[in-house]
Formats: sequence, C-alpha cells, structure tokens
Amino acid sequence: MPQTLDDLAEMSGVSRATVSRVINGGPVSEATRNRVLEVIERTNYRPNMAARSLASGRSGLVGVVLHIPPAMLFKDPYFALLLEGMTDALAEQAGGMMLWLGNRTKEETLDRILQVGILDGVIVTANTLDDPLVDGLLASEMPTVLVGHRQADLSASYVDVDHIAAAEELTSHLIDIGRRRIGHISGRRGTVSGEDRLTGYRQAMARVGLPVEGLVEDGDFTPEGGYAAASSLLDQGVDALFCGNDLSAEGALRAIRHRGLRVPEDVALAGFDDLSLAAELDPPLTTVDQGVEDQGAAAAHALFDLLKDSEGGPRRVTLPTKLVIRQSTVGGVPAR
Amino acid sequence: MPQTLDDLAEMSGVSRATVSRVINGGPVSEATRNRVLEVIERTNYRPNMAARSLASGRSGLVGVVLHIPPAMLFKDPYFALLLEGMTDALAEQAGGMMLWLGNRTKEETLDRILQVGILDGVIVTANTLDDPLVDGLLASEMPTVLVGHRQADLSASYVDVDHIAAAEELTSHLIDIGRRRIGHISGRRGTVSGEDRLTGYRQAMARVGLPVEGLVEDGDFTPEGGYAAASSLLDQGVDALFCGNDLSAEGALRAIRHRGLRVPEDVALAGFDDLSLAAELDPPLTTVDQGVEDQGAAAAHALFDLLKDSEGGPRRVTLPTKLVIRQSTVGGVPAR
DNA sequence: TTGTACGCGTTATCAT
DNA sequence: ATGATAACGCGTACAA
Repeated sequence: MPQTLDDLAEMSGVSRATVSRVINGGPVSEATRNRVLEVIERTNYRPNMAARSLASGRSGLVGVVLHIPPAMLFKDPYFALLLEGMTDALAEQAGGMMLWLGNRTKEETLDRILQVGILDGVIVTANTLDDPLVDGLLASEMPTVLVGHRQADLSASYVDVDHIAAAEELTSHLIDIGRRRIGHISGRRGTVSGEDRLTGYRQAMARVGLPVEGLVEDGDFTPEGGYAAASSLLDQGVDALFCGNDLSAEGALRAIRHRGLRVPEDVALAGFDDLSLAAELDPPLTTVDQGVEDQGAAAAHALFDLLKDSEGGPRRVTLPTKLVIRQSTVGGVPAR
Repeated sequence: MPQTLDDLAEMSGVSRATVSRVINGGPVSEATRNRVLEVIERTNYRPNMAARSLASGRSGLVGVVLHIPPAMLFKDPYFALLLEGMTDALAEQAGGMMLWLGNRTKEETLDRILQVGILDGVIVTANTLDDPLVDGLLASEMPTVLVGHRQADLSASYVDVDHIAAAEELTSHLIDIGRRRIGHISGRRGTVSGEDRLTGYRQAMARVGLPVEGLVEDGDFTPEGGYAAASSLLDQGVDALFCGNDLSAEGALRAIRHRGLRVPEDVALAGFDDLSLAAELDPPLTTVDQGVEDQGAAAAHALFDLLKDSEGGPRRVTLPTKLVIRQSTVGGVPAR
C-alpha cells in the first residue's frame, strides 16, 4: 500500500500541496494542519526519499568512504572509532548513511558513488597525497569533507589534527626523560599522517641536536610491521622508540620483550592514537590522543555545515591532540 | 553540469527513449547504439538513481542493519567479518549499501529505514527472539533477509548455521578426549545462538549420561564475561570449558592462567566462531568454524535471489560448520 | 491560506 | 527500430 501525498490529500480533503506544506512547515492554517497531521499519524505515512530528492535536490542521505580492506575495521580500531564518531553525529542529522569500504578499486568505487546521484554529500578518509578516489570526489559536484589533510588543496574541506606538532611534542617528551638514541618506526610511507609524524620527530631531534641517521625504520601501521622495524632498530641500539601508531607499538613491544629487554628501563616506548589498546598494554603505553571519534563527528558536522551554506568556502577544522603519558616511558611514576 | 538523458538525446540526435534503451538493453539498431554509446562515453554520463528508482521501483541500493554499539565492530571481529562477507557480495551486484548501526533505538532505526523508501531490500542480524526492529521489517513490505534463525517465523528468509548440532559436536569432542566435568560458559542469554549452543551442549552431555548441574554459567560473548564465568566454574572444579564464543574463551583462558592451571592438561578449552584470534591464542584454540564471512555473503545472495523472484517463498539457508581442533584441547598433538 | 500546474530524470507503454 | 507521452512522488513558484 504505497502511501503518497495524493492519498493523504484525498483522505484529508485538501490538495497535495497543502499536505506537503504541513510536512515541510509551510504556511497552513491551524485547523487544516491538525486535520492533516491526524491523517498522517493514522496512516504513519513516510515520504519517499527518491521523489523528494528528485524534486528538491536534497535527500538527507550522506555517503561515507573508508577505502580500507573490510577486515581493517577490527584489525585497526582507528577506523571503527572513526566510523563510530561519524554514525553518532549522522544519526542525529541525516536520514541515513551509505558506506563504501575497499571492496573494489578506487576508480570503481568513485564511479559507484557518483552514480547514486542521490547523496547530499560524502565524507572520505584521505590518507595519501594522490588518491584518485579523493581527487575524483573533489573534482565532482559532490559536497565532500575529507578526514585527513592534504597540503595540495586548500580548496577542500577537511578535518585533521596537527600530526607534526603532536609528534614533535611526543618526541620532546622522550628527550625530556633523558633518552638520546630515539628511534622512529614510521607509519606507512606515502601517507600524510605517517610523513607528518616523521617530520615532527625529525624536528624535535634536530632542535636539540640529536642525530637521526639509522634511527628511522619504515613501518606500515601494523603490529607485524612494528615488530620487524623494532627488531631492526634494536640492532642499532636505541633507548626509546616512537612508533607511528599504537598498533605498531604493540608489535614493537613484542620485539623488545623477545630480546629480554625491559620497558621503559631499557627502551622507552610510545605510540600514536590512544586506542583503548594503549591503556591495556603491559606496561600501559604513552601515546598521543588524537580524538579519533571527535574527528569523525567533526567531519559529519562540517559536512552538514557545508550543505547548509555551500558558499562560505571550504570548512577547515584542526582538532587538538593530547599527549598521554603512561608507564611505557615513565615506569613506576603515575601519569601526570 | 547535470547530465540527463535529454542532454544525451540531443547530443546524439535521437530521442530520450532511445538513449534509455541503449543503456538498459532495449532493441536498438547497431548504428545508433554505437553513436549513442560514443556520446555516453565522452560525457561519462551516470544515470540518476533517484529518478530511476522512482520510475522503475528498483534502485540497486540495499540496507544492512547491525544493531550493535559501533565499537563492537572492533571488539568482536564477528561483526566486521560478517560485514566483510556482505560488502564483498554486495559490491558485485548492488549499486550501494546503506548501513545502520546501533546508534539509535531499534524503533527509531526501523523508522529511518522504512522512511528512506528507496531501498530494494535489507539484511538484518537477528539475535533475539523478539526484536522490534526485525519484527517491524518483516511486517513491512521491505524484502528482508535475516542473519540468524528465529524458530518463531518460518515465513522469513534467513541465513544461519545449526548451532545446536555444532555445539553438540564440539562437546562430544571434549567427551571423546576423556573429559567428564565439562563446563559451559553460555553466550548472552536470550540470544538464539547462545541458547542453541547451550542446548547442543546439554544434549551431548545427556547422551552419555554426564551431569551438567552447576556446570553452566551465563556469559555474554565478551572476554570479561568469559573471565568471570570461568572463575566461577573453576571453583566448581572442571576439566574442560566450552565457551559460547572465541572472545569469551579468551577471557576464560586468562582466568585459567591466573590460577596457575595449564591448558589443556588441567582444563581443556574450546570456543565458537573461529575468529583469527582463535589460532593466535597460546595455546591455539579449538573452536567451531561457522563461516562468518560466508554467512554474510550468503545473506546478500539470498536477498538478490529474493528480489529477482519475490514469489517462490522465503529463502532459508543453513550453512555447514566445521569443528577445528587445536592444541587447547589436544595439546602437543597436531590438529588432525 | 489554499489550489493549480509545472519540473525533477527516469522507465515503460503505446503508436508509428 | 524509433519517437511521443504518460507515469513515478514530491517540491514549489504562481495564481487565486
């Protein structure tokens, strides 16, 4: 029984236009409004989004693109947390969310997204500088908000944190507690966040004149990568390790343990993200809280802001980070 | 630049109807078909799904409902695996997927889903017997496929495994290796899978005349619940523990270790799901492979099948399970 | 305040 | 094989 505006109009003895006004808040007399509302209630009518979208151009539906292997959702809680922040915010303001994961190529995914043609806007994670998916969305008419910053385009709306400053602060903490041979396990090379954190590390080391040669090893944001990189850096002799994220720190911790070394006495260890995993490690991990959920929510809000007023230029949001000091760098001493 | 059929029609000197036929495979002469295709290619035209849905009633969009706290996606890989199986299958046949997690109440979520009015069908996880969200979907016109079985309605399409038989097989394995005081940590009570696994356990024990009094403790599918339930059962004295899922087995393993007991010498341990976590535990965990990804994919295929031919009654799919024997029950001996 | 009428981009039916 | 033309359900100027 396909309820339409016409059905309601007939049932309440008014024109379709009036029913539409009741629903969308147009000028209607109190009397007829109540009469129509009563009918709407009785039939629990639901407007057809497709038709509404066609007529008004707005659907209340937004897209979310996390172009990652679906298994990443549980392998790296970062993505699930991001999704959580988005869905929380979207549940309030959007009628629904379409989701694309990395099941197809970026080009195919881009095609699908643009083909739907019913989305009000999309949120997409932007990890790398050149990303055909992100580029395609930005080049399209689709209102787009990135999670992640790309120096290239200041014309894009995005939400991000200052990875460089955060990494510099964390590295300085390692220096402050007296470490001198501080190794860095990078994030996946080519990712903006990975490169930025590396830059922050380098800047902090340079500022106090500490060498970094041979102290940087490529990681890939995974525990396995962290383990391998840590093994290599331990060979070089380090008294601290700053890992590209918490997951790689988890791997690094295993590598340290396998050598019979202690954390933090022999090697101070730090990560990035502050996933719940960080507090649960033994010892609890010093890391950077980058407010992943907040980033997701902020991206949703930025998109709604953009949709409300498409003028006003791109929305650029940089959220604060917080250094979280735990026993993996200051063992025994409680976190301040 | 909103490319429409009319634009293409004008550019290729034919009528809108002909362009539509070219796209949807109607009868068109080879010559004009090529001419139109060339224009389509050049303009990389994308049909508007909203309009298409309005006119044909089909959108190519399907909904997926996992009414869980979003954080569950990484806390219990089961859900992410299920989603992976679905997205893989959907990516091939669907134009896109809408996703609802447990950000709102079931009633609110149901309302949102039905309101979209553009979905061809939905897949929803059915955990409990009475679920207003599932009931509402089944009562609606929306083609619906459940992941999980509910004895109540044989009229619904669903995908599931035989939890009772799988649990019985697993319990029998524990009996076969000589265990007699076999405890069971149930899944969350009220869930069909939890109750069914408990039933399977009871049946296996009853078949060989083993008592179960005091040997069943309620769990909730979480490591914490598993830890608590295991502690209590260890007080009773058990030589084996069958846990409602792999996660609770992980918690149970911690409880066993805390008492200085060995697995499997003192207590044999088994789970359910065969998440990757199971193979990575120390010792590797005996469990039931219930093909989570396959269930997700099967649900998607069942939905497409249903959409293709809405007659033919409900699709009922029961997938096979596989007992996976590892060192947590037969320590030292390699898995057969 | 209310109704009429047109347009949104497609599919589908009917002539031609 | 092709082209008009009528739906699909809704929003919205415009007229009344």
